[in-house]
Amino acid sequence: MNDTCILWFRKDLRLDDNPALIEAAKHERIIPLFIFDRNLEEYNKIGEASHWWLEKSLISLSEDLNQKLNILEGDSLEIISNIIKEEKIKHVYWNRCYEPDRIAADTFLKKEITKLNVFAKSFNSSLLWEPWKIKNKSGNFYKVFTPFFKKGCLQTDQPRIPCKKPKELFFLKLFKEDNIYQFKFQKSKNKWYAKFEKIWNVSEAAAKNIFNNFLENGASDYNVGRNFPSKNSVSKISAYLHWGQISPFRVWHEAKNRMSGSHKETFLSELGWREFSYHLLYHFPKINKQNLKEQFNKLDWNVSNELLLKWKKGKTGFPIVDAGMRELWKTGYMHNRLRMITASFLVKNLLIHWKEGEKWFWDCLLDADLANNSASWQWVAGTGSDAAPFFRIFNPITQGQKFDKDALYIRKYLPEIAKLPNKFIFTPWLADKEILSDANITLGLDYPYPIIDYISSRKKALDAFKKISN
DNA sequence: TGAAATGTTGGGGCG
DNA sequence: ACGCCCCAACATTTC
Repeated sequence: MNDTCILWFRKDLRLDDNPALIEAAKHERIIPLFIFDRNLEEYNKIGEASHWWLEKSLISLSEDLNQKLNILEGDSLEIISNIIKEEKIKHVYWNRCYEPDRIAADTFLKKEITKLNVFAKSFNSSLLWEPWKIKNKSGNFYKVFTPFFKKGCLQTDQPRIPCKKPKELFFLKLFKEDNIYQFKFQKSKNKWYAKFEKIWNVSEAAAKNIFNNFLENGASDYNVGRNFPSKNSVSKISAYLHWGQISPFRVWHEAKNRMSGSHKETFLSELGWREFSYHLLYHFPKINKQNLKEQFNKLDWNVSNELLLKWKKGKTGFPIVDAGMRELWKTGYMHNRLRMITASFLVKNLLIHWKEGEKWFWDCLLDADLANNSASWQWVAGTGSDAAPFFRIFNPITQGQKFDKDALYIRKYLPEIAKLPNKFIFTPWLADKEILSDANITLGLDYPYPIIDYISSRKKALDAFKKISN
């Protein structure tokens, strides 16, 4: 008797702690499947950096599956239905995703293949708490983080203990190479992504290593060190978490066991923010398109491609901002402190709509994640649920002086001003001619003058905000 | 997980 | 010894 099932990989590209795999392993043979489905926004609008990561992930996952991963491009329902018919499949398993269009597509697909007399089952591999399970006393979903996390999450079921990869597995490959999804970057001569190759190792094993390295080296200083971008005190697991190369359940329990005190509390609450983002996405499906606080629809945003472009390129003339934007461009990653500084600069000092920033980050970040990216931009912009107040405007000079005191981070990403002394490296335009020439800098040529006056830009933002507050 | 403006306090210099 | 001013340091308020 033919006992073959389909295991549909999506954002769970791992073998460890994979509930759908555990279920699939109860069958004799598994057809591991990945579908690049352009009907879904996450593939149709996939960012360049994310696309690179995905390809690396699939190559690596296939290796872990003895080169048996079936990678296809096309309509998910059509592909799965065909395999069901040709291989006489009776069981299909996958782990859930939470993007609104994915939820709709999955619901429809489940209904359709059930009609073919197939048993379809989905599991949870990527959220510690299902978004529909966390409710406040009056039965509504939470809109404020602290009660969401402390009462909603921590006082209900603890995240389950992660499960191990099953021992006996038999994978089946159905398609020849020439039928599969064509890797874009493998063929492309685009050099932009080439630098990622040297920095990031994309695999389940690498995810485990990088997290272990954090636990051993960064975790004991996390609560303080995480604010300083020149230190190695953050985990850098975000992209792995997004694609599921590491399980949030694994991360949660490891952190609980191996971290301590305030470091542990803070790290776990950061995982809580990730849950909160998904919670918001689930209950506000338009979170990437609309202000959650509707009064911001009236705000008179600045439309300037010129300023936006300078921000994207890291040529604003404010070194801490530019260093952050260069880190993003060079590495596909940006330290959290810099995400706040650069985002605040775009939205408040340039008064450009957060959606522009959201789009740029979506394209450049290896960890681009619909829920986290949208919720975080709305948080910085002050337009979100339980967001930072709009008037919390980061000073693009003092943030550098506070969190990159010795300018190690600035010098790393802005070599053109590296020779400036610490006293002027946060404000090159205040340095006199001799100091600039000693550092081989001609302002306006080697490094830009500030593109805005930060004092008046701050006032402008507050005025614009005042107008919509009445 | 701000920053600036404004208010308060207290020590020291000095007539 | 006293009042006055200055100002740093800290606290509070405001956006």
